[in-house]
Amino acid sequence: MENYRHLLRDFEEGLLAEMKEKGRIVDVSAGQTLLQSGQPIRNTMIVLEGLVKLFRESDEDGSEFFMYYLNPGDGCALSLICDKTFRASSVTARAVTEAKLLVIPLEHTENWMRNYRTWYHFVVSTYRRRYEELLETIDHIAFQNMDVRLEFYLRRYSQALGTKVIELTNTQIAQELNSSREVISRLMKKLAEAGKVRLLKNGVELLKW
Amino acid sequence: MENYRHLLRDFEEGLLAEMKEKGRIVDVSAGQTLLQSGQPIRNTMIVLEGLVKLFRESDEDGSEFFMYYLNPGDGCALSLICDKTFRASSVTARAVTEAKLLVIPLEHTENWMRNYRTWYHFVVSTYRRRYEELLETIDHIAFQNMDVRLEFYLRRYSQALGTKVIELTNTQIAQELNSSREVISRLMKKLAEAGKVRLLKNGVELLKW
DNA sequence: CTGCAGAAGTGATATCTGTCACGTTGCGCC
DNA sequence: GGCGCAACGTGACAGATATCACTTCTGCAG
Repeated sequence: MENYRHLLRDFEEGLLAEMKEKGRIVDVSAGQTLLQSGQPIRNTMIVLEGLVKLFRESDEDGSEFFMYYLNPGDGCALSLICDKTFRASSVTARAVTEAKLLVIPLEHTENWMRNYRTWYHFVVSTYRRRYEELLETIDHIAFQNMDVRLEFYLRRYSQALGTKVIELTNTQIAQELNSSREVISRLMKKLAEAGKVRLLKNGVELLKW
Repeated sequence: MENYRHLLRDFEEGLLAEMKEKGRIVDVSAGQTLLQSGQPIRNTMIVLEGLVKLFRESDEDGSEFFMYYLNPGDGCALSLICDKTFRASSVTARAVTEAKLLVIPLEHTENWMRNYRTWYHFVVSTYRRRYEELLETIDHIAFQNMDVRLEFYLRRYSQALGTKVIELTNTQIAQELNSSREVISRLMKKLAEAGKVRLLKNGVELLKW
């Protein structure tokens, strides 16, 4: 855990010691599901390395809907606040890249909430940020057309991964936006014609974003 | 505040005393705006009587988007967690009916969070519930057509107000669903033909819901 | 009564996007 | 090389809904 002090720098010493004692570090490979929709939550987690995405799954068909990313240093809002009730999760978390997580059993976190001011602030600010992000997502679905949403999605992905090259198939993108491959294909063409992206094999490169 | 003990029954004695000391009861009239999008938050509030609705406003045009209701006993998630940073609010709260609120300055709530286990639980469960509700809203916008969304909206309104008669114009409903009056009008007609509602002057009555 | 305003009903039309059908491209593998 | 497969491109079409134009209804003020 010593390698990640910079990510955890806002936590006080006593809390860091407890984290080290009670938590464990887990390595996951790209594509692995960390939190399954409908499964109970027994742990919370903080991302140390890699990228994790959260998405909502539709009840009926298998279609999913992208919510937001967790970068190193980010905690999972839902599980942070899940508390000892071990409520079933309504979202799915999946590792986008290979990732390293600090996993902490939930029975400790309520005490931390009272005993460590820095933990309290972490939980509050995490929740608040995710809440805002959900609101932003709602804005987009409710008010924007697919072209705007696609650009927003690409920008967010690029920022989360810190790369201009996005290696996703149109099919994958379509799933996350709850659209269809053909629509994404056409919109990508428009973006390319506008000089905003360059189409690659199995991906796109963002130009001057 | 004595009249509202049943709403606050989950709070411990010491906390109730502090609430009485630090908070104040505010009466608002129907239609009054309690929390303006973009304004800083200095207080949190718990609804004691009446109904308050929260909605998101689009940046560009004035269109709004309904999020959820606060019933008596409910707290405002956003302001609960807003904490001493006094962050600007991204949503607007408005009294639907005449209402009575317990307003509490935010400088006290962080201490309560540590000192009163029942307050902690209140905040956590409030936040969690609202988060789930936002997710449900996303589901509806993303996956459902307007007819399903209208039925869902009517059901929620009816439950929140505890009445089968909904006194809203089609124009108002259209705004909250980010649709248009004509579309709501046509869908209402369908609902009426299906025997699910009875159309009234300036409203509808839900039949056997 | 008359006229007006707010609300609602309705047909025509446009746009966005989802879906279907089919063809193309690129790449690995036998 | 030839085959198969996955991704992609594209035209045609359909459905949902936003928008426009116009009418109708109802209650109210003058």
